[in-house]
Amino acid sequence: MKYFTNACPAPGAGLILPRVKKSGRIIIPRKTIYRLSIYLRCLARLKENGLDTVSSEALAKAAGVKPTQLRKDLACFGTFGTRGLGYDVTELSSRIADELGTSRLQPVILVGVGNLGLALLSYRGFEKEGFEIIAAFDANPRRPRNKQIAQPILGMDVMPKFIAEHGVKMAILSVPAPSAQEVANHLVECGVAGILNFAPIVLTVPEDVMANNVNLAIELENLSYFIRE
Amino acid sequence: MKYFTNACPAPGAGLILPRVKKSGRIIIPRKTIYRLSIYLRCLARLKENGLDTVSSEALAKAAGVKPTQLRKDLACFGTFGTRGLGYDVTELSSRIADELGTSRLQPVILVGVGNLGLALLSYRGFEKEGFEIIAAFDANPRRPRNKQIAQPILGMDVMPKFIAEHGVKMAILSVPAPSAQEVANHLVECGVAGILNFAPIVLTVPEDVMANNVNLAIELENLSYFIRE
DNA sequence: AAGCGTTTGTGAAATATTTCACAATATTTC
DNA sequence: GAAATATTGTGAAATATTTCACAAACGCTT
Repeated sequence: MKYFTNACPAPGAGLILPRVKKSGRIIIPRKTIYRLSIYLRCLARLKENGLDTVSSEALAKAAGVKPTQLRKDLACFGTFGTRGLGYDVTELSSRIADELGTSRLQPVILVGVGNLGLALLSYRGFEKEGFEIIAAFDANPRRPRNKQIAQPILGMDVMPKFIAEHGVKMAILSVPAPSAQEVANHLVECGVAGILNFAPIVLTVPEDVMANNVNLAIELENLSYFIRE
Repeated sequence: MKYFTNACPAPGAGLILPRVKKSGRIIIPRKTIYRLSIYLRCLARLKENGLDTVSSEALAKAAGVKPTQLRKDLACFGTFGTRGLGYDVTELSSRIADELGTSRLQPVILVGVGNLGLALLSYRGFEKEGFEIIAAFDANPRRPRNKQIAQPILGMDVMPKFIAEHGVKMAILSVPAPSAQEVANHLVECGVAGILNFAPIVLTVPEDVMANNVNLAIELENLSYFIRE
């Protein structure tokens, strides 16, 4: 049986991989964390289809990896399978969700309400995944006409207060490249610990802050390399 | 000097890494390809700032990697530096662009004009990176009110003809998850060789087709893991 | 044109990740 | 309840990637 697929995760996930250092906890490789998210989504689909248990072979196939890799990934934080049978779908889901820290709803803010920022605001895909964009900020906070945006769009000046009051730990950064580093610094000062960066620059952040980059142009460029004949 | 940064590339980039098999050409690791894209963007910024030459140390710092890694990456496809001086910014840019296949403009189509698809259509960031979304397709191709979309929005039925006529090799897939695999199959049949998939499922595609995934929820989930205290 | 200071390019070492192979252990069948 | 079947968990091997260390090569200065 072949498990090969050309599918690969989103763009940035493989570039710079600082070691995962969690004081007192077992180190889980960065790539494993990404795969855990994928397993979680596959498990959700299996549950919808009424399956109670799943083997590593079946789940691995759904996730596009090899069964041994799946088992090694899970071994990083416990053993929950039943030999001869497989994994309990519900139990495995909740253990992975616990491990990822997504078992509770995370408030997220968005900074930079331009073209892309606006699109992300109106995108409803986050909610059912445990995240909610609760507000947006922009240097020029005018509400766009003709758009059904549920979230308030606020000025940058009220951002520190808002972050503190709502305990915001994660931000989506969709400002233009030239101001991205400056805004990121501002976010870090306010206590934000995770930044999802859409600006096409390499952010420099303190060691205890995590910045993930999503760069659509780089994704396309990557494709264009592989499709050359 | 420290080069450490928590910045990392977009989500999917590191999960499943099939070996790069290019008949007759030297194998370049997938991660190297991603970094080449980053170097290219850093070089563009350096050129804007009027620099003619750059050392591996300076460029690596800008890209958030170590100098040795940058040199090893470049060594995959030639030697262009001048010892004691560094690299010629313009020459290195064009060599990398050649290698990535972005020296010429690539026509791209978008399939699935929902919330996210619409956002990507109105996003102007691709053009200056060598890509142009020349048309969009949707099962229900109505033109959105109140939106300045330059591209035609066409029905799925005319897609095969369009792809053939315009020599389209790359597609952005932003349809809902349940229909993503089916549409992907359709694209592959039409001759599309590279798919940038925004649907939250693992696409199965033939070996000679490349599918890169961008999953914003997974990116957020990844952040949430690292910011747990 | 010789010497000095810099910076590349690269073999080798170190590290990380994936895959293999199989023992251990459960379920199912008869 | 014993045998057959299935599937996990994991040490070890294989593979891949990153980093080191340094020789080679160039520009610049005098």
